[in-house]
Amino acid sequence: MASIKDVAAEAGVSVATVSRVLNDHPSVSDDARTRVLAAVEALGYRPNAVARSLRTDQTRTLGLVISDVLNPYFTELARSVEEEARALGYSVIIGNADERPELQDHHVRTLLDRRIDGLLVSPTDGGSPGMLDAARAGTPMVFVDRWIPGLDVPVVRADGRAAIRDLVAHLHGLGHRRLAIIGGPAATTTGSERVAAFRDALAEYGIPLPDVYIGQGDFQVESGRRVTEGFLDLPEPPEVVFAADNLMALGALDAVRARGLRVPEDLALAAFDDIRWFVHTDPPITAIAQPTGELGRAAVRALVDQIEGRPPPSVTLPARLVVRRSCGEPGEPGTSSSPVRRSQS
Amino acid sequence: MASIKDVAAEAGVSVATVSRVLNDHPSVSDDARTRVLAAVEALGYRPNAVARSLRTDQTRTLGLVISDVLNPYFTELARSVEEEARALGYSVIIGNADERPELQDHHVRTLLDRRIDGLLVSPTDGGSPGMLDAARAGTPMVFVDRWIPGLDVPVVRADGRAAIRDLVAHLHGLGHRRLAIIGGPAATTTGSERVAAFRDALAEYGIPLPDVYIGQGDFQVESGRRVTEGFLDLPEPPEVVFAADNLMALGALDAVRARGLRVPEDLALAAFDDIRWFVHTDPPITAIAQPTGELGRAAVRALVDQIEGRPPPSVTLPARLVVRRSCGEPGEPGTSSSPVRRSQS
DNA sequence: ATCCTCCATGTAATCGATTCCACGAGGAGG
DNA sequence: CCTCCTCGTGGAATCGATTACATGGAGGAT
Repeated sequence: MASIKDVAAEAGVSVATVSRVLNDHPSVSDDARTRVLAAVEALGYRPNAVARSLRTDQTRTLGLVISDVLNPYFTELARSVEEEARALGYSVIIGNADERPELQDHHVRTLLDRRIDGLLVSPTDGGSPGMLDAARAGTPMVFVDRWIPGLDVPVVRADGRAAIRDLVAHLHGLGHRRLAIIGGPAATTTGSERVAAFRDALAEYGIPLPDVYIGQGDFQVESGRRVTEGFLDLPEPPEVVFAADNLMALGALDAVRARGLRVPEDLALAAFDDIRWFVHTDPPITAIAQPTGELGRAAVRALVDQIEGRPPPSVTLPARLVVRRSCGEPGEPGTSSSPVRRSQS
Repeated sequence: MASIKDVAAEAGVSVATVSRVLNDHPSVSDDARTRVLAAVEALGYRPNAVARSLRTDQTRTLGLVISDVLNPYFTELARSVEEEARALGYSVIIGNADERPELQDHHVRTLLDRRIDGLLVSPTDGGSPGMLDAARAGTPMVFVDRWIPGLDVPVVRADGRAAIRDLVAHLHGLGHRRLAIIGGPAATTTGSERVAAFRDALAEYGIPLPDVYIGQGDFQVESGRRVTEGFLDLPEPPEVVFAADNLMALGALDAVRARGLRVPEDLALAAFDDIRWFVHTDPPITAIAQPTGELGRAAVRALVDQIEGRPPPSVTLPARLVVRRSCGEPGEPGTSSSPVRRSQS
């Protein structure tokens, strides 16, 4: 592969001049410029990004460490991150942690070894050693979606509290009184926060959230299934299950179907994270939608601000409730096909 | 950030010795080794991958250019690729082409500039200039899923022909005679091949595939919807629609629902590419499953073979039919709720 | 005791860029 | 006509690693 030396030889100038042309430095004669450009064309020369990075100490690359690529929420996030980064002249390298702390650490370390300019993380656990070191060492870093309390790192996320209040209002309006939640891992902020917000919202209606109605999931389909089965086995099962992410909601749906029960008649269902597939399930699932694309873009902007020496903002965007049919129909008494359960509340 | 020089100084040896310890070269005294290791530990030293790559002319990085990250098929592929690559000591950089040739070209170019060791591509179009150049220049390269005919590049893919024959047999057995297909872009191999295989399979039953039953999609949800609406508007609409990818199948499902029709009673539906969500739709969708994970792993192995100088194999794995309920029930006359259409065949 | 071999180590070149510094030519001003 | 500036250019250092080659000392064979 042709190097800058070959171009210099071909154009009959020094490597310094070639470099100047390539970085359009002002003091280059038109004559030299055209000869260099011709040589570049003739040789099909492309600058070696590795060499350039070594010299300039910047890679124009961002690292993105997400918790689970198979989760549509994160792939959408990844897409918007790449898009915005590209617009700002950066590339993105994605690391998939698969919700496993040691894999997260592997990726953080690998990315740092490659001397990425900045790191975008949605931390899987309470903070792996590698990540904490990086944060303390001053590596430009921004948390997206989830974060680690106590670190001086900007956070870009959605605030779901208002939307959760709306959801509870919606559920209460439909007559539901026994509400359960499938939470995420306690080590993640999104895992614990959503449960707290749900409890607070219920409290406003004087509805308690007993421990048996708090399921412990791990943001994966299987855990949603398992927890829901537990709920259904309860002497007094809940009327509604609210899953703290979309995959667990699908697991819940599956568990309900497996018993030959129906949503929403036998058990209503709602989810955090709206994804396009929820429109196509039966019934369409009521969900809380995050402004995922905007989140990704804001995170990139914050990170690039930090990299380029501007003060990076923390950003919190509102999530919003999207009502579909999985909790019952608003107009009619809705859950009319199972009047027994409903009437007792 | 500490460099190898700092480590050398701290340990009281030369940089050469440090490098030898790090690459566990045999001739280093135990004494020197322990001192170096201690210094590495004390300084939190991590080798600079950029500098190493420049010197060794290898990055131990693979590029993966896929057509659409939002398509679950490709995210699953990406996951298995990263997994296998990691096992073999390589990292992966993903480029999302979003089914746009110019974006594909951008990513190929960027990846090549970074001097990745090899390229895994699922080409969006007939081959962008950058990719063709790379292939001809001898960059280690492997095509996954889709490929470009006429290039001497190994291809790792699934052969769906047998599965499509099974599907047609299944449909024929259920009494369906008017079968339509939503194909992908003609520029992609998977776009045209699946249509051809479908036509061949139909021919075995003496069933023609008229042009009006061949829809032109682009592997996106919206095109599935559009084409299906066209089918439904036909004077004699098909009894079955076979979508050449999962997103178009969802679009089709959507179009059917929007008219208040039912699957499979009013229109049966099948898809190429099985994804986990198909189990959760109503009805669960009959699909042709590719061995996606195995495909990704085989592709990585072929690419690494090529990189490390071994002859890379082309691999073709069989796809298989997964029967669910979207085409009617096997046991009963199945589509009994619309006996009219069925009886006329 | 002498010589050869082998091992541990250091010196320095190298990868492909960027960039500081020096230098010569040419124009402007005195 | 001399001086000073500006401009275009090239030489060479540099980034952080790897590695060929040189060197010196220890130990074994004769």
